[in-house]
Amino acid sequence: MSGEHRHAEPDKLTKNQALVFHALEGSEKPLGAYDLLDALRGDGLRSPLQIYRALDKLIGMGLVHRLESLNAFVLCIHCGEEVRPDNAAFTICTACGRVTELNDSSLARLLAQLAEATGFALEQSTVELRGLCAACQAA
Amino acid sequence: MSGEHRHAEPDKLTKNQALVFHALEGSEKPLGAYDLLDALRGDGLRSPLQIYRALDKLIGMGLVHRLESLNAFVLCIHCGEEVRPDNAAFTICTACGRVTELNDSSLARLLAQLAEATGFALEQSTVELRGLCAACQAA
DNA sequence: GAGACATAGGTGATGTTATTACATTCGTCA
DNA sequence: TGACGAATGTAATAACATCACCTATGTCTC
Repeated sequence: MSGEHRHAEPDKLTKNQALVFHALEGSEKPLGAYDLLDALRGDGLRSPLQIYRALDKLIGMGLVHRLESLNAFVLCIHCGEEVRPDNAAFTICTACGRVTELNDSSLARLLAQLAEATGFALEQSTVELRGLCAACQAA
Repeated sequence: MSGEHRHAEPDKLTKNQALVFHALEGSEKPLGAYDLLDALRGDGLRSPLQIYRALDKLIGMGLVHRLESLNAFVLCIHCGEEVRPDNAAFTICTACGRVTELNDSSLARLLAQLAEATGFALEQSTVELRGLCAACQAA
């Protein structure tokens, strides 16, 4: 798989990118593109495309992850760091909706190995685990 | 994570389920719900809901998998077997669109372990690997 | 067979997510 | 200043998915 994301600080974001970034930052749960749009109408954003463009850039910088199974987006937990790993996996609680990012190097290795075994050139992986978080099992 | 899918033979499918099943069977690549609808209009299917309902059942039986990152569907490679594993992972070639199902028990174990380590009760996992298949790397 | 129940199907409308096309503005650098 | 690439603004539309409501079919029991 490819390397890590380097040196794309939250500083030098454009206006729209910063708006989307901070909206995600303020949310416990993943947000959909249209959730973000609704949240940012007061800041002058009017069209889905504005959101999607900002998200694309943020994802490209490794600051945001897309959750394929939710069609939603979360901040990378490493977004304040210089170098961000690109091997994220996620747990998604089907009860409370909270998402946790895991970065496990043995998982990354195993996926790389599985791909290699079939001659597949791995570029990107999506790992999303559904179930109940500890808190929701207790409840 | 949960067990396997048992004894849901392609025999006892309803008419719509069988139509969708055979349409997927005849396709090299994953098909979207609306692809299926277009393919099956000649057989009397007219609405997306008919497709989605059939897909839901087929997925429930373990005969079909949904690819979250493509919003598309493929047959399970074990669909002719008595017992189907529920630990599928997929490679998705970004060049030719072909999808390959992998069933690796060490991956399943590792995911279970990762989940357990954080107290997460794993119910279902989505693993989708993007890159180039062997054929497309050669080309 | 009649009644009750569960599962499946048919249809139209609607909701949600994502992209296309095209024009404009901004930032940087020669 | 002028040129270029990146970012933005806007409307329209495409692609994916579900809701609400009603009808049909199969099965089990009496």
